[in-house]
Amino acid sequence: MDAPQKAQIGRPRGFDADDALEQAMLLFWKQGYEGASLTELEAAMGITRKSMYAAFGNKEELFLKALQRYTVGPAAYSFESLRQPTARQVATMFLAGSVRSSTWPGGPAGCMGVQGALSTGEAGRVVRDTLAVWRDGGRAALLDRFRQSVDEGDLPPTSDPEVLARYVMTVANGIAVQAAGGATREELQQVADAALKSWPPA
Amino acid sequence: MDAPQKAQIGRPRGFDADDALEQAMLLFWKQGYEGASLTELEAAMGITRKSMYAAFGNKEELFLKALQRYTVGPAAYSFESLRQPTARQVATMFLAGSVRSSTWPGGPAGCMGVQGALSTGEAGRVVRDTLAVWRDGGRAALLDRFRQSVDEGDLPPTSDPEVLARYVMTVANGIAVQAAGGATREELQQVADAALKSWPPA
DNA sequence: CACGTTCAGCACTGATCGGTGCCGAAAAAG
DNA sequence: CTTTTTCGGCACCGATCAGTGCTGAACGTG
Repeated sequence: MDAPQKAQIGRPRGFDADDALEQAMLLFWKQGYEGASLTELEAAMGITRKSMYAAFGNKEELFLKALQRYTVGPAAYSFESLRQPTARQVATMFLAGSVRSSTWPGGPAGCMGVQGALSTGEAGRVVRDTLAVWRDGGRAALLDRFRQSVDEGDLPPTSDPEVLARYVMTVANGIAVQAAGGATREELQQVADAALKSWPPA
Repeated sequence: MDAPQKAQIGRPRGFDADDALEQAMLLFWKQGYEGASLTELEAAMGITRKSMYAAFGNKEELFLKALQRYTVGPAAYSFESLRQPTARQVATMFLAGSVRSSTWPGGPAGCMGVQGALSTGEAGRVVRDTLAVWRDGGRAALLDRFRQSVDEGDLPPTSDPEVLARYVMTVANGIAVQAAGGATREELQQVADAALKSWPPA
């Protein structure tokens, strides 16, 4: 996308765009889209407002780029979990990753995809809808994976991949809310374990 | 508290305070604390800004009063569920109530206690913290009830009421997030059913 | 009647919102 | 060199934010 293919005429950028985006992500994660002001963002990113606009567009685009970074960073556990050999292991790793990411020491509690913009006024409609699509994409990925497990036999043919996928996603969303409210990693891992007690046997 | 005990000198209030508070609750529920502006609130409540301040204080107090109304209204299922005779029935009714309230036709999707202010800037700190306490109060109430069930024998002595209470609350929170993203009542009731599949036998 | 309160409405405050314009300087490419 | 781009900084934009002051009338009580 933004590969350094251009000839780069002119003064080069004086800050690390990835670093700045990381800081923006952390602030959006902690305070939400509406709760993070441009003034706070430029302080966190360590650059001026002009540089921010030149590099990332406007606040909405900045959030969406921060979300991309969140997806391949703190939320990367979701993709890794899909590569597990059985549905049970997928679900186990997905929830464990959700717990770990939501309670990362020193990082914001919870999930950016949940609390970034769960409900907003009209000004945040695009971001809110984008996050809803983002979350549903995770559910759809689990669904595909669980369908594969039914085909391969590590989920019984009587099981319903639709329900299982939404169930796992619902527990993960709940874990994010709990973490945002101060629940600890140990407490939430116990919840994740409890949630998998009824997983269909192979 | 606000019983009509005062002699009521002067012109009587020209609007129904309960009605107005109901409309404020619905807007906060739909758009969150930061996302609902005073201009939108006065339009929804059908009163002027002056009357709103005279009757409810400021925006923060208005939200907290709307939360009280939410608690005894759309969230009343939580108290009703606690009166069920067994822990299993408590959990079943709690989750079913969460599903119904989060997907009420014509009402805002989700749970005001979750999306009202899950993460905010500094301006919403009080409201955000209050909601976290509110949610944890629900968990604590479930915990007390499940401890009672262990004593009474409808939960096995080996079960952990702490984990069970947080598990039920986590699933309810996840249901709220799912509903906010557009999940239907039927889909979420299936999730609630799945969540209870592993409930400890009496 | 007078008194006290609320009415509707509108202008208004200071602050902050997201977003721009302009500046001269600095640093790269050609 | 010139050209091009970004730099830091700061004033500034119109709009909106939460919250207030003021007005004159309406409507109750004693």
